[in-house]
Amino acid sequence: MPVSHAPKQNHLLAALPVAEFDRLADHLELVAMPLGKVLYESGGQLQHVYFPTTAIVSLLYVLENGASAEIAIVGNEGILGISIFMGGETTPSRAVVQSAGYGYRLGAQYLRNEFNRAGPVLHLLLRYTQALITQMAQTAVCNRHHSVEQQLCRWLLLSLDRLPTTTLTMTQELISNMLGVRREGVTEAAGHLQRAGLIHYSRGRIDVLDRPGLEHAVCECYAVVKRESDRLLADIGPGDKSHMLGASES
Amino acid sequence: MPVSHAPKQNHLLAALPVAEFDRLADHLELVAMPLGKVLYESGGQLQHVYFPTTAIVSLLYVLENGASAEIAIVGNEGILGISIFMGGETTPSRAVVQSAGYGYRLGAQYLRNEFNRAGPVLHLLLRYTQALITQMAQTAVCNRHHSVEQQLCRWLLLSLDRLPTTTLTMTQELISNMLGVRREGVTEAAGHLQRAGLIHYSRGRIDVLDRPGLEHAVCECYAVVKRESDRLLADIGPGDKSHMLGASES
DNA sequence: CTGGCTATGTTCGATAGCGCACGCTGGACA
DNA sequence: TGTCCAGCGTGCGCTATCGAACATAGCCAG
Repeated sequence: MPVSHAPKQNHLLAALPVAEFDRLADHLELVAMPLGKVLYESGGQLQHVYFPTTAIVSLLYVLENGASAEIAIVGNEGILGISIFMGGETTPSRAVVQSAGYGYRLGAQYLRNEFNRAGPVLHLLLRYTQALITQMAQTAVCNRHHSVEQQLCRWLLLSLDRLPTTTLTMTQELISNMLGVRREGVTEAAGHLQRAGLIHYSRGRIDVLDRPGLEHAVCECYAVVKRESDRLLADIGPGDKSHMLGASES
Repeated sequence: MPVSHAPKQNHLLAALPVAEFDRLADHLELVAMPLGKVLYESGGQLQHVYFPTTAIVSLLYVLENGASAEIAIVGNEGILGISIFMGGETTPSRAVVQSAGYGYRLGAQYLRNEFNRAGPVLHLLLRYTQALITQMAQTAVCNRHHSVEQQLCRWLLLSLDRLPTTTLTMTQELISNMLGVRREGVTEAAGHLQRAGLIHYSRGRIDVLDRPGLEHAVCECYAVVKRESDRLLADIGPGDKSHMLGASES
């Protein structure tokens, strides 16, 4: 594997003060996150938190009849397993790797110990959680009011923001599971975007050709989430948001 | 008014240990929460947190075109203004009183001070926040996959759980705004429930006649949220040690 | 080169919810 | 007692999405 790995590829870890980072560093464990890997299951006991670096993970809620919907996307800007420090130990959600890559994991107890110091780690994690809540809430509204095509744009942009390239490895079938719609609905929406020259796709590979065009086609939900995440996490250190929408906001 | 008011009608306040409660009690201020009152607006600076006692408040996300959707309901089991302690100061949501009543408010700084002690108040609030996250996420899935009638049942039950009676004062028009659907859709669903003998309604007043029947008609989302809230907040109470986060974890 | 699998394209009827328009009614209020 | 109107009922056409079935096309293994 020619790629180099470093915990600080994760923005939260990168934002930690030296003392806090050093206390955790020895316990961070690089783990591969292959496509489809389930980091935790609905209701299961969480043993670790995960800091993705190059992977992207979806938080899914699965209904009894098997239908599902993605409620949030977590990449190198975030952490998985917030219920470990929020106090619940488990959540009713499922975390599935949506884009293969790597990340670091940390034993639950190490994170709890650090969290209980009530220092920078606590405040950083709570701010991130606040951003995550915004993403979930906006997803709820988007599910209610916006079209499949708009939601596809939102999903593409949210994923793109968490990748170093403009290529997503993702079949339409998988996307449909994330969005909680039919595969055919994704085919139709993606076909429309392709005819408009915004993307090109072929057999599980999607290239974004015209990001500004996508940002024009997306519903407001993307910008709301993006703006709120930036606001909440702007002052946390070396996070790269050069490609960001609305960078001159506020 | 003949009704007596006490802060401990709010479950979170009631769950505080004596020392913590006493520190806050002098700063708690009884406030009326009339129907339609906006406790905070999207993006506005929050000056207080609110602990409802008899009122019920809806958290709404409002889109640019005026469409809206409720993402959570908060009553005497909870608190409004979590972004004050989560660190964001504001949120993109709007809080509207859905059922008139009373509550106590507390200056943001008093809550922050208490929160920063990193004691029972912090852990109690975080557990509640975790329950709130579950409610939001389940709402997102419900918006995607379930019918208006199922969602109406969920909404009725969630409201009922936060009221001392089985009567809701609420027009179908208002409910439609909460659920993010048309008024006619609510009329149709409510008519169906009434013909089934589960509820009776008339001009802004809804009586629940058969709660078990409603629980049978509702989608799973209600039970998921309820179970998770009970689990997260079951062991709260004076003198309990749930604030020793994972202290004796195996 | 060929079979077989996976990903995508397409069609068709069914349905839920939308947007709109209009009608009815009970109760508040003059 | 009469008026008004908020709250509710209902009908109509429309669209997005669903559910299911089937057709094509790229790609890999043998």
